[in-house]
Amino acid sequence: MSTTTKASQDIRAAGLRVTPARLATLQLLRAASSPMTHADVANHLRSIGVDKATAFRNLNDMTDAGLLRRTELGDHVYRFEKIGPGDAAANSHPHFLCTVCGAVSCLQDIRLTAESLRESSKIGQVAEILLRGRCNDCK
Amino acid sequence: MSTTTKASQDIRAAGLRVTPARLATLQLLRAASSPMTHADVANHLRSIGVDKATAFRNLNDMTDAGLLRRTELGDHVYRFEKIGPGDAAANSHPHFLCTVCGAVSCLQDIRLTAESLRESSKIGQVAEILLRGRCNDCK
DNA sequence: CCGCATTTGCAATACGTTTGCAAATACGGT
DNA sequence: ACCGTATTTGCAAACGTATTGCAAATGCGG
Repeated sequence: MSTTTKASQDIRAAGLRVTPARLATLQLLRAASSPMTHADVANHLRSIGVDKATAFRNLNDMTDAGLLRRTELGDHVYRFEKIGPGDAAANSHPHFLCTVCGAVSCLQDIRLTAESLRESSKIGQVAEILLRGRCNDCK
Repeated sequence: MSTTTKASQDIRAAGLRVTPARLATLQLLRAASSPMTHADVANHLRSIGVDKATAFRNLNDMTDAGLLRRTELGDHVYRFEKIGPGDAAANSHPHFLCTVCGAVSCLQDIRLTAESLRESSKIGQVAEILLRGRCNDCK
């Protein structure tokens, strides 16, 4: 089955109508290796005549529908990423944001030390971990 | 020495003029137990006739001068906190943001497992750690 | 107390995000 | 294949946070 057909089915299964803008959005993000900002997405979709408001609505709608995840990496812009086959809709993975160039990396295996986990559980239940710093390309 | 005198001296030593707005800002943040948003600060200072633009400028200026630290916790609002006596100006500590109520906690002892550190160093040098989740008051 | 550079208030602006509304469109039913 | 209707779109305007221009006010070294 083509990725387009798969995307169509997934959109429909999520309870949303299949429109060119949604199809393009989902395929774009499924092809991306790291989260994309709304500006990134809107920019790509402008070539097929999609308005930025529509891009925003679709990103948010598809997030609500469980097709995407919206991440906030502390630079005052929302980013969106596909929810991978293995991911539960609710479970995020850690991200690394380079505060110099803005590059975003998805991490899989980041964990806190047992002691830190205990310490942080006094505060609450950790759902998300974000690391910021300087990436290896910005030395 | 009073905290007011201390604050005055610190502001002057940082190369900034001592104004009522700056004095109030620094004392407010030094009395706070967790980072405050610009809106929080501006709100407190409005009672003494300080404009929000002035509040912003002072927060940023005092951050540049090394008196405060500006943190971004991923909710699209800047927060400011005092730089404690023990803190190096550059070194931040981890924060926990409750995504339900917005409460912010400062953490001291959070560390990554050795393996995670190794993994993240492939990406870059981690300068800041941010945890998000649900705090114990929002069960 | 003077003079001047810094700081302030106010209004206007920038930017990311959201919303109102009428026109366009997807799609289940026929 | 077509209709009817609820959903979705485009456009513009509104929103909230953060920033800036500029003239008036003020801190502070002399």
